[in-house]
Amino acid sequence: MNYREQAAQAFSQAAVQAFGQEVTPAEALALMEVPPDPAMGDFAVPCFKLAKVLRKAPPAIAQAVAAAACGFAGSVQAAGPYVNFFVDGALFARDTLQAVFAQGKSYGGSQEGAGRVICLDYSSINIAKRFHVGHLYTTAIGNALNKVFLHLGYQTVSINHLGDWGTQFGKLIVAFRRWGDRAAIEADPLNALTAIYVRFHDEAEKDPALEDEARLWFRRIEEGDGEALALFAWFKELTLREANKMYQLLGITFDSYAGESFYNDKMGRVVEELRQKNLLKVDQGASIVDLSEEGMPPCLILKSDGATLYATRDIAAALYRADTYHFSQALYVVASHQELHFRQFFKVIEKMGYPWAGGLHHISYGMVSMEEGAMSTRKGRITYLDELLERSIEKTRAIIEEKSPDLPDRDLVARQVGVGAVLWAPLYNNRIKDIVFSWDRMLNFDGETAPYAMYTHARCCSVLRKARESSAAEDAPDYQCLAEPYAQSVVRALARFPAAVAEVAERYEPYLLGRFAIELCQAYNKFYYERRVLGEPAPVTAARLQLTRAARDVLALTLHLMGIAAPERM
RNA sequence: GUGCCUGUAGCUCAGCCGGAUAGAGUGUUUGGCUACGAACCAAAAGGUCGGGGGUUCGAAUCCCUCCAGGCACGCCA
Repeated sequence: MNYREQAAQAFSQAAVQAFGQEVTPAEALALMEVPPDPAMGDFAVPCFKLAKVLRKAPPAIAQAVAAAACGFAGSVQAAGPYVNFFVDGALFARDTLQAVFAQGKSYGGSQEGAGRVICLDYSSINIAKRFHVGHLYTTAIGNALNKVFLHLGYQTVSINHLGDWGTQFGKLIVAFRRWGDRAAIEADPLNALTAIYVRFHDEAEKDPALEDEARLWFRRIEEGDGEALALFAWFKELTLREANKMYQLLGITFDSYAGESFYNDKMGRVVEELRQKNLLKVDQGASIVDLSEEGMPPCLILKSDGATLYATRDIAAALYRADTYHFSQALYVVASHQELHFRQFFKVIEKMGYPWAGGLHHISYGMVSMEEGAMSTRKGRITYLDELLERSIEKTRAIIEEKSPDLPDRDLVARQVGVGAVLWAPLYNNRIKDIVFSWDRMLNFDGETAPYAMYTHARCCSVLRKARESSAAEDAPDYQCLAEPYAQSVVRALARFPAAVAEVAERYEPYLLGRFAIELCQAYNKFYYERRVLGEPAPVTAARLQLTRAARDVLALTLHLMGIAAPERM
């Protein structure tokens, strides 16, 4: 039984004793909250709602319950209409540290996901397009969720659903055949391809025949024409080569790169099944699934010329993933502007009668824009991820030169900190907020940032290193010295970690990890300034070393779940 | 026009399944490195929680309405 449950139990018993009336432990637990200030207690039960049941004023109830409470490992006090529970600090510290050490890398984990599979569709880059900051959001969020679900015992399938199908590839082939320079493209693939693609659009405005030519070349890809396929495969290879540089730097891998083209031969089944289930209806020449009863516009399945559409492909992909992976949940980490599309095709799958439709979730995040307006390749209003990472790493390197000139592995650490700083942005705020990109905010390394969290981790490592050098031991700790407020706030943070991880999974909100990391760091840094670890009487040093080690371990684990490295020095 | 989302300190945001004085960071002003890492810590200043109604013992939080911004709304993905 944890302290919270113990408090509820004590409350329940005291209420029965004082009023002879039943307040079950479950009811007490439901009322229980954490006071705004730790000085008020670790847990509290406000007695307002009990006033009607017990027919007494809330402060009187609180008074009577506090007086009768027993069996709680700490003290119980009434404060106005609240019953406040103060956990015994030494016991709390001991239990929390023991749990952290005993569970190690699986602290805060569980087996709730045992035997269950979650598919995560994220990053999902487009062929022949350069990776920009918008992709950073889907990539970082998806990666963090993936790690959290693994931590909770799920089997996960991370899928990079490549945007590798559509008429734009016909355009690209036309552009390449007219203006392409193979050597220039090999040298700088994505910029060169983007340049000729943009040129295609400019020229097509003057010469609409180019569009027809593009459609023709796209049909050739579909028909398996040798030249068309070879070019298409080359574009794809170049894109993946560039993307992999990025993924390698970010430390991200995928289980599958099955993208849009993978489902080319799996579309017929969707149409056939929809027809068979009587869901398909012809409207204005196109085939649709009517969703007016659900208050949504219709979902378009076939164009009037019989070609499939975006939704058709996503339905095919969902059916394939259900058959192949037998997922309990499938998550799509995609920006919020596609919300309607997801609601529509999820609903279609539900109407098809698949029970797993309830496990489909759109994990939407806010639109990323520039200060001057929406991102636009053609207007040059865009920030590319490689450039962002490069500048972040450069800045880190400069700081290292200044502050830690003797640091070994400077290049590696500069990369870890620089990349961590960039990954932080999508993992520190609520997903749904729109984002206006700012270099200053992105490259801020002070305050609530990844470098701050990494710095705190390195500081803990440093203390532990010095302890080893001076042979300070962690044995025979005096946990009583961790009962003071500075140590207790670190302990409280450590104890909260499992709940934080669980909430990330429940709400699909990785930013809670970032918030947790900062909470722990702030608590530890204050502790560090107010209390000495080394050079104290052995039992005191032992206890504070344990606290330091636990903070270091949980911080490293938190950063790991966020996909951020935790160097020992920086 | 319809639907969804957002609006909290100068700026960026927590808090939103109702509870104790609305919190951080950043920026500004100021203090702290001859003891374990100053990418740190501390102090000050900064708020009609977009406006207005309602529900409640109690509302930033729930409901209604208005305003502002973002996004989406049939043959692109």
